[in-house]
Amino acid sequence: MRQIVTAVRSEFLKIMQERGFLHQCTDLEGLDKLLCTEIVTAYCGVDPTGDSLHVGHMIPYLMMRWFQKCGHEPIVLIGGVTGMIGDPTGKDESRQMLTEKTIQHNANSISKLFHKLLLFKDSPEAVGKNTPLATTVNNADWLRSLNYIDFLRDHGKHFSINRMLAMESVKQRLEREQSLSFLEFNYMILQGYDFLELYRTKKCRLQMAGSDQWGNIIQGVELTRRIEQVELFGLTAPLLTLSSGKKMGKTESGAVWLDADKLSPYDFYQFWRNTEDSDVGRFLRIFTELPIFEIEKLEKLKGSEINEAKKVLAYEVTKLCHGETNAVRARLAARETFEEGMASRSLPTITLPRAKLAAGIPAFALFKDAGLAASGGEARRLIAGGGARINDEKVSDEQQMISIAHLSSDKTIKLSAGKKKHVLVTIIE
RNA sequence: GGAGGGGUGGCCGAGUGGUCAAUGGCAGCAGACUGUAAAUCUGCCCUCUACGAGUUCGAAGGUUCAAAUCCUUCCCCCUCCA
Repeated sequence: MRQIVTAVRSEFLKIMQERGFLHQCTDLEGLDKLLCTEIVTAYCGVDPTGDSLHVGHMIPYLMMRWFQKCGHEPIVLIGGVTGMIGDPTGKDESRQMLTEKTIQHNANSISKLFHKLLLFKDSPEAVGKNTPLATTVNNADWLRSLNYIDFLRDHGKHFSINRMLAMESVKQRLEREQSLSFLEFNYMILQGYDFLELYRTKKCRLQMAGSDQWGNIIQGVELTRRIEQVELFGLTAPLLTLSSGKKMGKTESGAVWLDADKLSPYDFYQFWRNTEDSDVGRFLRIFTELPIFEIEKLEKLKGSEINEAKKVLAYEVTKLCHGETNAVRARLAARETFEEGMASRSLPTITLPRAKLAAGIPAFALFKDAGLAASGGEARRLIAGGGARINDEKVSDEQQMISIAHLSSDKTIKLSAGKKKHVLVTIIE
């Protein structure tokens, strides 16, 4: 582990440094020199284990975004094979096996998100640009065809079991007496091989990832040094935690997804809007591209003024992930709801057939249907606890029938669970 | 293959025949206080046609008036031995 204190000269590393992206680097000076002298190719991998990414995944790709802006070439690696195996890092249980079909589906779905962050060869905006463009590769393309015996003979001798056993991810599993299969143990070997392969075929010299990937990155760096006598570089971003020590990226109801289908832009905006005071500056630096001097200005705000900084943060990140239109809409919905106390039309909305509402529906059932409670029981508890409101009136009886009479002048009913979660109910004929 | 230990609600972790829908902690939700913050305090935290009912303690059977707790078989994990 190397403390990062050196003054860097390359534009990219300067940005990384002042924005707080740097955690560890295999050789910061060496990398700095390389970045100053040539266009560098770097890769960052994801395993397609889910069909969407959450904010935690974003950080290395935000690094890649700056990397590209600085004139270097990013490669996104989809772990078609490694995703089937499962990275044991930070987990106690081995991953359930995913089918190839699921993996493929996830890979497609995820790569859409990358197009928002990076400029790819196949994106329409790339036409006429002469910056290096991003490409996507899938490690299934080379790992699949690997011959076991050949691989063992040519590469096996370069992997030290002693070292691998000492790696944090492995050590933890063993210490906690959780099983670690040979299959999972191979994860780092394959990831190491990926790096070698990308060096050979694309002259990729750098791998960026979250700090939990450090051990896996080292495998590739060392493998390539032994086989090709070339120095590759690894750069990791800090694992983001909240100042309170919690892992970031969770909302009340789960992960903060980047996909609008999984988490609406409004909820996404709200997630950032509710950032803890002590995290705002850090997050502005990492998740927005505002100039540093502007961020420094926002960081000086005190007390309730910090809310202004949070609004900027929420707006900027939402814009990056969901586009300007959605960001503006989310900001408006939030302002109308919280600052003007009205039922903003931009709130998440559910529709109900007129007939169903005309017949009347018990309050608790309506809250459940609106998605403000996971079960009828939860809705009842919400009401019993005094946290449920209809058109800003507290609901006191869970059985209270809600009907057409509750429609406000603009033909909606506003349901609230707590102070922050609101849903509009509208009628379809 | 042999010996021993273990699988409990999202996680950690008590419980070893009834008083167990199962102590406690964390996470989560709501209320109060605030600034849509944090900290703190309070309540909630399996499901449901809900003062009642149903289904839970790896799986399936069995003993018993009664089992998460006892027995049998099976599955999985850990440690040591071969």
